[in-house]
Amino acid sequence: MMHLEVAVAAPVTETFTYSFSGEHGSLQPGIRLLVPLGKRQVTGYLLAIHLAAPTEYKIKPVTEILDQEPLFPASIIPFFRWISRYYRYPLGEVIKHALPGGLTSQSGKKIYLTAEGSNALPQFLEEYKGTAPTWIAQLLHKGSLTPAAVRKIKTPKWKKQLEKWQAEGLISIEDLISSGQTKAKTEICISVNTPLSSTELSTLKPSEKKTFLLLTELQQTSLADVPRKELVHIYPGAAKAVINLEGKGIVSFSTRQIFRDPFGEQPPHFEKPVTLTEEQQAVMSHLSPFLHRKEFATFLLHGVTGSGKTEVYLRAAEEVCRRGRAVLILVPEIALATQMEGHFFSRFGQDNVAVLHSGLSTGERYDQWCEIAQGKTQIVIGARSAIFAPLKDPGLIIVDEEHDGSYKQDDSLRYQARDLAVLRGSQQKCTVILGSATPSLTSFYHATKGKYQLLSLHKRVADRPQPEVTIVDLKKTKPIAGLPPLFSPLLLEAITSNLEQNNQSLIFLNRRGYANLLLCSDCGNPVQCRHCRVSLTLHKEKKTLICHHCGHTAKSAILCPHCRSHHIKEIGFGTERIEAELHQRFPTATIARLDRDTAGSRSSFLKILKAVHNREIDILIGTQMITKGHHFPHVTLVGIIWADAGLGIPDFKAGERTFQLISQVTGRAGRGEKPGKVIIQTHQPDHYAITCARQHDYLSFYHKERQLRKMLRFPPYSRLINIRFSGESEENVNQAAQLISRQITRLSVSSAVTVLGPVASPLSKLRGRYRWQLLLQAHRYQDLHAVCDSLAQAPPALIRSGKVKMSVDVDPENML
DNA sequence: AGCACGCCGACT
DNA sequence: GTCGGCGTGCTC
Ligand SMILES: [Zn+2]
Ligand SMILES: [Zn+2]
Repeated sequence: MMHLEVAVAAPVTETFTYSFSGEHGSLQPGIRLLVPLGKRQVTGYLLAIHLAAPTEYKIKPVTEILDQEPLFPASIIPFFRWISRYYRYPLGEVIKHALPGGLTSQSGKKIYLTAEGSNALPQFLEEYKGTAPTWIAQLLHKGSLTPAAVRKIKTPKWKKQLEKWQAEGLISIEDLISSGQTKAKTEICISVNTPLSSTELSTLKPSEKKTFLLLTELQQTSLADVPRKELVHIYPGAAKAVINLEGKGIVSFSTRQIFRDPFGEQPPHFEKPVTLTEEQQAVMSHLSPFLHRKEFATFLLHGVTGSGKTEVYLRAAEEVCRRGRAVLILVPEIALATQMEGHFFSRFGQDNVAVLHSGLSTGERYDQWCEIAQGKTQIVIGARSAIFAPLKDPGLIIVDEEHDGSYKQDDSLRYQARDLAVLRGSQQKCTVILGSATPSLTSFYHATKGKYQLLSLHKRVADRPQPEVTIVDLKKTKPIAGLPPLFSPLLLEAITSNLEQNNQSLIFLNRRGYANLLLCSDCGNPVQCRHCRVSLTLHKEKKTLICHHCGHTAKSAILCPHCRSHHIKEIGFGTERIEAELHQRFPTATIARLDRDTAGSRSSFLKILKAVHNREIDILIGTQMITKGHHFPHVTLVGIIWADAGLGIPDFKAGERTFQLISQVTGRAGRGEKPGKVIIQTHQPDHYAITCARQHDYLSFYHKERQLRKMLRFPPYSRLINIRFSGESEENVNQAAQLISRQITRLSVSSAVTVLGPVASPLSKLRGRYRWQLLLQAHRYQDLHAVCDSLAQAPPALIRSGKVKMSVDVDPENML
């Protein structure tokens, strides 16, 4: 008899112990189990196996073993435990988050209507007139209810009714467990075994002959086995013929995984450069000794855009692979589809690199995951969630663009993947490289304090000069109709001359839509989202008003919700308006826009990028989507419409984000042969985030920002936890926040923890829920955790009852 | 999260 | 009297 430590996918803090008396040779940490939890059956993750020992509580046996092979290695379990504690999230839920989706099995009930039931139920519905729940009609109509539909029946009244019907024999209820198993997506392929002579060919039936010839031709042109689907599509008669041919041993069937490429094209190939630059060599010689040891070390690779960071990653990965250890590369979500993947494919071969991206279907993702878990793939590239990749022994973890905001998950499990990369490195004794042209303040601070080792690449490859940057003060440009113009004369001139020279221009504005503020001219009220306290954004192309926070849409033929007036003023601007105005000013130019509206999917995104690459586009307008990791060799002009847009956000990271964004956009100019030019339009031409970005001067920015943070005691000079409250009643939410605030003030007798707030969140209503927050600040994070621990001990009734939801954001980055 | 238990008001 | 509302607490 064995005792198993199991983390269940439920919001419980502790792990549970279950007994197992079967053959335990097959048990390994990392497999899923089905276990009883109270009255239901839930998925659990096996963490440890012990010999049975007496316990104070009763122990239930495991219901079923769900996996033969572990989904994650035992070596990653301490990582999960740490995350659970630090981010204050139940361990089972942490693991559920880490694993690819579609794996959590659930117990469920399926309901069938019996013959008696189908006679009795119509009468029942009749009696209830329109007041009976819709699922009864559904049951009558389809004869059964799916587990998902059954789960939605919550009212005790109707649950009782179901039991009654079951007793009366009107329905039958079947218990079932949905395995949640996702399977690989495969297709059947056909290949010719041996070429046939013309005499052999003549013995075949006409359909077989035709199929055979077609198959041979297709196989020769594609140099691969031919999918049956494709064959049958061209010649429907082939369906039957291939079966005959297979019977005669002329062709054979095989299954292969469907590899969906959004373009039907291979990613670009990159040759390995023969020599490294001097700087790259220096970096490598510093790095190399660490890559060969099984030891934890973190490096901050500060390299300006175009200085060749990627080559350093590739060489480091080569060295680690040679020693048989695995490599994990994290990249920002939107950069995934492009460069990095191509570089690693070219160097290591496509079959040796697993890419975890959002374009994968559940099945494909699951396949990739299993290959990694079974040690078949030693190189993994992915976005934020790839930090959980089930590599047994990573020797190198790379975080590219480490400052990027997408590494922080902003809901449920609010982890920071870059921080977790460093943690995983320390737990699994490996090298961690954080790379960026504009490192996050915290990372650079750690580098100056010796916690990380700083590696620098200052020179651009091939000594390309930094682009020439001009700042335009929008306050001084001549207003049009009382408002500053969208385009300064300088920017317009630059675009014009760029068009004449047949060069590409990039126009950046980090806001989608046409107009982001709609005001009633008669009563002056803004048109707001029904569910959020924000203005709706007008999207003229889609003819809709969209809430950028909850996705709510409304018809754009609108009336003022207050006075029913038709006179609505379109204030503010986004990329769509920029595009419209540029169309007007440059009617002959080809203009494209790259933002979530035009490039929502991976394929549409790549399509636009490709058009820019092929020089089919003269002017590209975009949000921050254009900034991530794409080379635009023919872009010689970058225009930033409103550089200080982000500075107004009430958030200690506003300056840092603005500097990083402008620096990155600026870096898009002049990456090819021709020199680049950048024009920054702003209302705050003297702000250090803008002036430093203009000078390409990271260090000055760092020192300015560092001093500010020090004064205000913000990270890296303190640790923060943001406690968020939300609920349907503003009154309750406010009250809960006040209550908790007082509780904390009472608790922290020591002055270690400073309480800021509570205040209504800047986004004070979102998705129909009112929001308040409370910021805790301390020097040591242990003090913050101690406060949260004691809060968890005795939560107020408002929170226990679920009227107000309280969630803890450790190391918050977004204060909205 | 679910699910049961238990305690109160408002109906047969 | 009991039916059904919700507040409270537990799940190996
Ligand atoms: Zn009005
Ligand atoms: Zn909204």
